[in-house]
Amino acid sequence: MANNEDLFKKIISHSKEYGFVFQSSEIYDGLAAVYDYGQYGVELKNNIKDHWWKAMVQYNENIVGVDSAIFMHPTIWKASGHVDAFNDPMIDNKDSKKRYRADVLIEDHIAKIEGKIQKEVTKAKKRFGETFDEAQFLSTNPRVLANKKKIEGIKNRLYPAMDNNDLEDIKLLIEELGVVCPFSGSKNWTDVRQFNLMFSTQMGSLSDDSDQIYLRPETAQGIFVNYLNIQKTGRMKIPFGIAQIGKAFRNEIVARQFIFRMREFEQMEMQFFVRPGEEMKWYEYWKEQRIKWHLSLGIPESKYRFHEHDKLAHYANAAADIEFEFPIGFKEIEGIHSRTDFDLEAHQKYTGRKIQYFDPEINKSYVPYVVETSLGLDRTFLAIISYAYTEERLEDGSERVVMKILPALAPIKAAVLPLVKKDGLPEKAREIMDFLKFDYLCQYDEKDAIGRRYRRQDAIGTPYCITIDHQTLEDNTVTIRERDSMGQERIAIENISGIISKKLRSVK
RNA sequence: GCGGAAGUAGCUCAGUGGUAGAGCAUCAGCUUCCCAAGCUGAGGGUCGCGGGUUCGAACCCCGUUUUCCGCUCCA
Repeated sequence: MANNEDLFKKIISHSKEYGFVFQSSEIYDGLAAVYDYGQYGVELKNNIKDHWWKAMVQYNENIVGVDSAIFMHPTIWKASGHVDAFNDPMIDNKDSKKRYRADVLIEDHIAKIEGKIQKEVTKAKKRFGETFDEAQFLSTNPRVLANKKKIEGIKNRLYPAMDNNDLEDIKLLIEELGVVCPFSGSKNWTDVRQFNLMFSTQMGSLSDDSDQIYLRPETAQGIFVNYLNIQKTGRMKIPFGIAQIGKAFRNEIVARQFIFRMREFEQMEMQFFVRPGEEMKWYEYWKEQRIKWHLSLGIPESKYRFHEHDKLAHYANAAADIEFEFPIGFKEIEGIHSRTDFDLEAHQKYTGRKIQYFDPEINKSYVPYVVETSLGLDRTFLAIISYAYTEERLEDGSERVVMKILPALAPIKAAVLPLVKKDGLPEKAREIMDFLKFDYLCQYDEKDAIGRRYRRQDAIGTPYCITIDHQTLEDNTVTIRERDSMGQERIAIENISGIISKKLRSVK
């Protein structure tokens, strides 16, 4: 475990040192849980996106893409359940360090008082036996009435306070009631705080409540609200899917572990619309398809596992995660959820518009069911660099750090290196660079000994190095050096591009 | 969010009250060598930030911010 923590730190250092990932706003001391992608990071990230987009949109005739805006109508987040389900007042007990929903603490207190009333009833029942009239007892017994009044009073404070977001009064109420922490038994509470995981901002010049809009906490809703547009204009027939890559924002209470959990992150999502009743078939289908995609990244199966959810989110009737074994352990990288008709049904209700599909095969209209695949791009990035980071001891006793990134995903595909910086070798190398750069992202380097230049390319995961030597000037051949094996082959200049193309494809 | 630890050059770190350092990396030149660590030279740091104590603070104190670890939370 200590070793793995160490490895994780090394990966973070390497990411920074070689221009993959930087802390956001670093020269201003940084911004918590926000990161920037550097010159090589952005290439790798773009390659991952491209690889996913092809696998989803290009290779599946019934999946199309969309790019929806980050700003969306605020009511969408009411319909999706994000406003209500994740807008709770929280309070911490300073002694036990436990966090509670403040309203639940008060509700529990009410339940306690109700328990007292129930006790009185049980006692009275014993005393009066057959002749006991419960309704009369409840409406006349002074102790019961006092407790009822107490409950009434609490509710009259709690509910308006909840509605008005009056956090101070909720805190006051907890103090006045003498609510204690079930763990520590203490009344040492923090202030009540609202943890809404959605970021909000104002649209328009007036900043009253009606103008408040949110930064989307997931990209999925951008797909759902475009369902009708795309289904109609794309003449899509069920089953079909809509894919999207885009940023999402969550104001995480605890956001940590490098780019694993960020406040601003990127999702690659596909919502697949199916006939109700067939969702489990497609759920299984997409689980299989998605794990295949992960394996196509050149990472072995042992690094992945499925985790089926027991506790389902408010919208799902089946859900599984694909987990990857990061240096920090197995963690979720992708979710495959059967979302039922929850989202489309909700948008139908909130907009009053019919969001349905007429299925000519069964001659029926219905709200489609949805199977979602939702992949974290940043987590995929982290998985790839975690797996790729390799420290090797070579035969001569020296060490090298190699990023064994799948060549198709590597930031730089080839480096063009003149063996020495004289005898016309740089000029020849420039010539090669000038045509190769139209086919791939290449890098030219003539500084330092050839071995050192190879190591530099290893550190950023460049799969191929083209070396121009004295023989090149005689017969127009170069050597191509492969990153992982360090083996070299002599090939003709005119074949370089074709050979690299072939290599990039063959290892996919 | 709570508790603990840390923040000095791009990286890894030394320096514990008295003129900011090393190795590696970077850049220029020499060397021309197919797998780092040859030679010469150069650049780069308001010691995370702010305040305080002191004749004097990288060092002591307070606050703050960022990172890491544990707890907590996670659509």
